[in-house]
Amino acid sequence: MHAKADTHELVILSLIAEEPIYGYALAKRAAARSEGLVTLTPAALYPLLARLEADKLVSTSWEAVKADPADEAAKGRRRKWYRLTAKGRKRLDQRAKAARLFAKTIEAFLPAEGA
Amino acid sequence: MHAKADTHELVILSLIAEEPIYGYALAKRAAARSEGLVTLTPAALYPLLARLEADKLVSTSWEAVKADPADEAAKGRRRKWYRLTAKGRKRLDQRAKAARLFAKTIEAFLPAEGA
DNA sequence: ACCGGATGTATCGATATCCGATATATTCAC
DNA sequence: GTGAATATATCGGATATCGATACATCCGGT
Repeated sequence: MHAKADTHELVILSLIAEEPIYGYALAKRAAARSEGLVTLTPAALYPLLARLEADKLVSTSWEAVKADPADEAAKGRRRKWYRLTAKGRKRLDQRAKAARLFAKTIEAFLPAEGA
Repeated sequence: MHAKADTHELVILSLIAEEPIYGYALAKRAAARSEGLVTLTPAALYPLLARLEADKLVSTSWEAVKADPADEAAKGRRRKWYRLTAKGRKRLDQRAKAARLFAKTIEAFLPAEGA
């Protein structure tokens, strides 16, 4: 279909656009924002983030949660932070536009509200 | 994802709900109604229709386009007509509700219109 | 009479997406 | 100290969808 929803990519790019964020927090925020409707499981989330990074739509950096932040080789829990690139911004604008058009298109097929 | 778009099923059920229709006409109407955005290729359309029929969401009957309508074994071009069943009606109502919720959910992630 | 385009249904193989399950390790709360 | 939450990540499988193809018929123009 032309009118693809591509929800996950849109949601992820949107949240990263608001502020830098790491994967786990992103999944939680997506669920909260959508009242549980958007569920980003690890299997959906991490491959998608990897693809976004490979496509240079986001840039990343590691942060140590507890250990010496200067020592990237340190043990301890780490977070991978994601930021939107200029290219990612363009993609987000595209996806947002497509999503709005998609919603409008679907409406054309739905019976009148409450009918 | 929970919030699946399931566009094709929604579109197909909606059009069949309006009036009985056959596959080819359905694809054309979907394209026209959506200004070309919803493209039901044969590979997407016929397997989906077969599934809807197997699930008893639609009922079907063959019609001869030109030859003796009483002779189903006749040669000549044939059309397979689809009608919505009561079960299909319920599914459509579900899908319509889900689609509206989906659109609303997506909006929660989009930046303000025109921003 | 012929030919090309539209009508009409259908399948096959390839690809992309997504989820359930699983894996590993750390940190926090009780 | 023990279980829940935090945090990243992969594997295998199921499903959806498309591009291409196939086959046959009907219609319009020349």
